[in-house]
Amino acid sequence: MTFDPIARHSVSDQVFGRLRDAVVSGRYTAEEPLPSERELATLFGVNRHAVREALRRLQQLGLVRVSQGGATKVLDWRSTAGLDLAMTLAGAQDVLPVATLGRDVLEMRACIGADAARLCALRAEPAAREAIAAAVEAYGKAAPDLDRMGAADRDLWRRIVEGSGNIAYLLAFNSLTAGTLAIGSVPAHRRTAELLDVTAHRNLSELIAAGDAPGAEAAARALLAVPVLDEVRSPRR
Amino acid sequence: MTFDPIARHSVSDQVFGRLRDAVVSGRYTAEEPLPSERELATLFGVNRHAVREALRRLQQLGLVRVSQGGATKVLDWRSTAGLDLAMTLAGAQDVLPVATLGRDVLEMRACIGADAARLCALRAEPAAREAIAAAVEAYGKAAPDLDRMGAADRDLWRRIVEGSGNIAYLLAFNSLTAGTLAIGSVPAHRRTAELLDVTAHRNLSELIAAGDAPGAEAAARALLAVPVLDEVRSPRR
DNA sequence: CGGAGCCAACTGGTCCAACCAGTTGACGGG
DNA sequence: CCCGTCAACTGGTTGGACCAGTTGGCTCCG
Repeated sequence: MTFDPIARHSVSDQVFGRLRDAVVSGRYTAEEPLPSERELATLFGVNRHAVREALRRLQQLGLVRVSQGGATKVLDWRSTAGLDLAMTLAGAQDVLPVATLGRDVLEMRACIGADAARLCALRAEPAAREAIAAAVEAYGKAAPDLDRMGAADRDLWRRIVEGSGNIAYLLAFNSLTAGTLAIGSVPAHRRTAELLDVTAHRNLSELIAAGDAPGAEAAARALLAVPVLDEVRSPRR
Repeated sequence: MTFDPIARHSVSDQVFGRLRDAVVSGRYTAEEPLPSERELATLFGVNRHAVREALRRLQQLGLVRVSQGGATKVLDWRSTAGLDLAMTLAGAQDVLPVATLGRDVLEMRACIGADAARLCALRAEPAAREAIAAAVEAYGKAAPDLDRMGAADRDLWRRIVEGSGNIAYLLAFNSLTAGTLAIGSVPAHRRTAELLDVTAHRNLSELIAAGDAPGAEAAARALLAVPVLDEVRSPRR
């Protein structure tokens, strides 16, 4: 039995979480004004600065638009929020009016992973290719411990994405893997088959090392293919 | 001649920008502590609260890790920052130690656009398909005004991504198009050929309407292909 | 001399209170 | 009826005080 560190949420973190959930869940319609900072402060029973810090974060996520003198307006997050919004929605899936987020993340992972493998085979430096080979090696040695294999798998993919030389892919990879959401929280059994396939991973690494771009792309696509059998749903639904 | 609204940056915005540039440009190494909030406040000549708001935003971007009692540490943004970081790097490309960001964004756009078109052809609702057809229509009517065509093009792609039913793609699309960076700031001549190809757009729309997933994917991929001739560079380099 | 414990001096977190600076809308005079 | 004025909002900024957790040196005991 291991103990996870106790999560300590500061006041402004909690305010942020509440407001984020309220906005994402659709409690406010687009362009609807949020209560004033002073009002929110009294409602939550906290200081106005805490509310302000939370609002700044919401603003940066693209959930609200604040303007001096005028009220803070709620935005339509479907058209203004960035991918990092998914990062912050860790345990808040109850609120999200979207049941397919898990599947969506897997689809995006497959799409980007395949193209990253292609680009990596195309233009990775020799050092990067060696790093990938080493990562595959470590991955093989981690078997059959699923936790360690998962970590090694993430590490391997990170190196592939790095090897692609595409910063946007790298940042998107971070967005997808960060947060408890994303790949980590996907039911383990769905990824078991993928994780146990050491041979396929080794094959992918060799294709990249050989510079076979189409082959690497195909191998990555096969490895990351999203199962279509059961829907991915929040466990608490 | 049109006048753009004057950008008014609040104090905490400017502090945020300075600190973000400092971190992203590599002035601090990973795990290196940032000056204390009080120190930064005196350095910038602003109140501590403004510094705090800026730091919270940096924290959310994944650029720093703050912990009560301990110093605020700088993180390695290449492994912790999300895709939204690209959004905020609008005019700050001078600082970024990455010359390929423009190309990278285009590559990612092509990758996601193609898969979104595929999924859209696969599972979009009839209403969504009609919306796409209407968007193509509006796009055709916007010719030959490049600005209007660009806007109509973005609108069309938004509807395609929406039709794919993949929230992650939608958020990533927002991240890629938001900010002055991204597609908007790519030198116009690189996109002219793509924008003028009304026939290809119409073709893509029809493939989606017909539910031809492989065809739609191929058409989208051809339309969004990244030219390999010249490197995309920041204009000021 | 080595180690355990304490404590001062940091760090960030929160609060209060006041004032500045824009926006909005109602109200009154032309 | 229109237009300027102005009060009553909104967010933006400041100063200062105190709470809370971390860190590292320093003392004291073994």
